[in-house]
Amino acid sequence: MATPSGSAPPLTRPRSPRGEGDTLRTDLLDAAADLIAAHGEMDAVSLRAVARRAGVSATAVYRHFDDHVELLRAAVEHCWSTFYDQLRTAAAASDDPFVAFRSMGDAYVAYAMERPGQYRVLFSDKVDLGDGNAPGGLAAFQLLVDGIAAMLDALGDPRDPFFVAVQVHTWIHGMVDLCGSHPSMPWPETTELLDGLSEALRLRPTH
Amino acid sequence: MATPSGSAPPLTRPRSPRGEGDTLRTDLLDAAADLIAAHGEMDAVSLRAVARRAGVSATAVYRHFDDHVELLRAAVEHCWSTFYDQLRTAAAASDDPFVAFRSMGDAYVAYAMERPGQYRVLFSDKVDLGDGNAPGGLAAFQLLVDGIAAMLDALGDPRDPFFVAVQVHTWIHGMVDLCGSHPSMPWPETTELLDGLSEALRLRPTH
DNA sequence: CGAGGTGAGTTGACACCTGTTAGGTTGACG
DNA sequence: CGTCAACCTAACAGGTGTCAACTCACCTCG
Repeated sequence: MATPSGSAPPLTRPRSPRGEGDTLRTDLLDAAADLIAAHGEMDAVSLRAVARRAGVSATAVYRHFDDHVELLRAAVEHCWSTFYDQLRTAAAASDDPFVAFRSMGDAYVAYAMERPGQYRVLFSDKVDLGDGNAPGGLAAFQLLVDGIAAMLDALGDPRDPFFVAVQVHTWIHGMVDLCGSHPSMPWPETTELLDGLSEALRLRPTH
Repeated sequence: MATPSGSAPPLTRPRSPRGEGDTLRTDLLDAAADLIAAHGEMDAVSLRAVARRAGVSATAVYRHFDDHVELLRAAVEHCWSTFYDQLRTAAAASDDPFVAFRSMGDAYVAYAMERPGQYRVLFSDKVDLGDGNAPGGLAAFQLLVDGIAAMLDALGDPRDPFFVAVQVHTWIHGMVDLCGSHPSMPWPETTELLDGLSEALRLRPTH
């Protein structure tokens, strides 16, 4: 081992220069996101583990966050914002509401597949880090409601966009969460399931 | 405090008589199920916590389980079997496949609502306790496939029962998991969502 | 140029919790 | 009296969040 006696952490990472102490803050958030990605559970993201991964001593965290739970809260919001960005660019991919909807669905599934840990923490964890959890989540859901409203408008369909959005979201969430949690089951292809969703909910262009 | 110096656990629970050492085994499984229910995460179910809740010293666990993970595995299978029983009696509630189906849906949602912790661990946790996880889960899913096959039969519907069962299960799972994880959101009533599911998937009796 | 202040981070220690092992203790039965 | 099931105590090596006090390099001021 390189460490003296098997217990001291390496402490790589150079000290930030004078004015830029905030760079460690974002490094810690990235490190926390990595740990979330790796374990898919908030309990595994200990303060010390985050500091270790950032190459910094545990107490350095206290310079940037009051507390362990505030570190976690900031890390979760960090994940929400990257998810929101991904969904927003997908929503803006086309003027055709049906194409944009499908694009959002693909982006949603892609996020869940590529970052299962983050997805799990965002959508399927009690998180419970106090106050109004997940403003980023609400913003993302609003994107979905708007997209569905545009489709229903184009179809002359009188259904409530919010209710349909709940249907769509719960269904998609069930798909990715269940497939992700039980990968040994013989699941159908996700594209097939997404097609089935559009069809069952009658969210296809009239042709 | 009653404890000598604030640290020793009480150790209630009388010693089992000669032949009946297995009673502690089931007590430990119940205690583990309680902890799963309380925290909804497997990480919170430490060997010591289970022993504490059963009123027994930590090392007593080793008389009945090889290991911490084997304790957890047995506890999860314990939960699966109670879930399966609940679903099976619901499925047998009526000869009318449509009534039986709705009964199963209600039972599923009821289990998820009444025991959110267990539900979460069963359906939405990586668990990953080795080998073929959750034989109880497969049995329960088969109940759903059979019920749906009966309905499609009655409808003369040529769809694949397995595929429809996946659709139903993913959707219901998404509903209960999302509603359970984010209780502050203004969700519609679950009965309304269940009705929407039956309607969207055209699983209603012709009238 | 030297003195001091301060931002950025470190060491060391605390009290507590974890899984696991080794070696008791208790008490009923043969 | 001995045996043996059922359990216990003590201890280990490691992990955790958090506090108090320290270092070290840079920046400014006189």
